[in-house]
Amino acid sequence: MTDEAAFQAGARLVGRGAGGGAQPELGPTTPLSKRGSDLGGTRRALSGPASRRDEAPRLPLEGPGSIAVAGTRPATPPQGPAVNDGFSDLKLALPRTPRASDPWGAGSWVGVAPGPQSAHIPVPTQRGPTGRERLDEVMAAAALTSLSTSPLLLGVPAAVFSSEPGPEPWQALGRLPGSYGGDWDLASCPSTPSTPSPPLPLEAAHFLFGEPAPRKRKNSAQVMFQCLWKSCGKVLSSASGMQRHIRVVHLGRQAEPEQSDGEEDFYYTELDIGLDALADGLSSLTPVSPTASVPPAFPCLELPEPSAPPPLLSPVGQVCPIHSGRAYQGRPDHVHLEPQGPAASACFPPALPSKLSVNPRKPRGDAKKCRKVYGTERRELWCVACRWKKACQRFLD
DNA sequence: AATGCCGGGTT
DNA sequence: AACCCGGCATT
Repeated sequence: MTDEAAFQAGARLVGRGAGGGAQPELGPTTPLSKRGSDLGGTRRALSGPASRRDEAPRLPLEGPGSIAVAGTRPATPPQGPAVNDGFSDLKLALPRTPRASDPWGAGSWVGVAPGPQSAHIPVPTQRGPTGRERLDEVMAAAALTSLSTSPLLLGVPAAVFSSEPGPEPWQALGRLPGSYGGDWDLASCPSTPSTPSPPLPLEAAHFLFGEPAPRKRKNSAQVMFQCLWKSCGKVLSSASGMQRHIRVVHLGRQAEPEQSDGEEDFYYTELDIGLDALADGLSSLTPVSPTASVPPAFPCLELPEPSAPPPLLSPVGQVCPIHSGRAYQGRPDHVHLEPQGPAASACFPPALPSKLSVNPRKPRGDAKKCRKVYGTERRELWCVACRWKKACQRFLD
């Protein structure tokens, strides 16, 4: 018995005869390929997004002006009058000279982070004077380089991760580069959460910028500081203590902050011991969980060679090992954000979970695919992608 | 070995 | 563009 016959038998068993029983959908003489097309017809729509997934790298075309967050912000009035007033005041107060070369158009940045450059990069106030100067230099360099590189990296995430009220950040993330076109159904997009949950840990976002986690404004939530040094994860309650810890234990320097060049700031992050932590329990205090909360969407979070001794890397200018292959389609397709310049320092944090590294080939999902579900005997029931040995479009991961 | 699917070839 | 498959990575 040939596969042909098996297919037909299988198809009949499945009982798909809605279209007039007199003419079986699968004639004995129908060539295999023809049948495939017919059967696939009802699911053809599936291949639309499929092909779209292949076009991840066209993100930059989305242009800063057309990105949902930046583009809609002026049209959507801020929700709270206080916020609105705040913006108005700031805009008026700022000696902002319009520059024709402003790559992001008028004021898209003002809306995101009003104020002069330093407003983008909160600096802990408790830092020593020398360290602060040094860090400012580093930050300024990073920010400047960022401005000159990717609007993608800066414009969108800055808006997305902004803590101000406005469009829901995760909604905006759904329109992030890499989330295909605007008509793409979010529910079917495996890379975007369908439920409104914060998309990324804030710290992770800052890795994109090569910044240390900025000292978040804290109202009532308690703040802890966690050492990011590889396999350390020490948590202290004060930034200065953490800086000292890193200086002494990891950097092998003097305990005096005068000796500091601010480098310690790159080795710790802030933990929000607030409501979230109550829910998460102590697990949030352990070194970052590689699997759960962090989607594999980060470009270039490759770690330095694990076997290497703790490197004293310069936060700026660290060249990131970017694989130069094509952008692999599928979930992590913002993988190809191709960070340059300061974003390269995204490689910098010393103790990131290695799972964050972007594999050249995406890990196989655990969803059962057509082959598994229907078996090779009923290949005609597979989605077209599976039949063509492409990434399954029916059972998305 | 089975499975999933990338990359590329053919029609 | 649709279709197919070699070959590789992963399980």
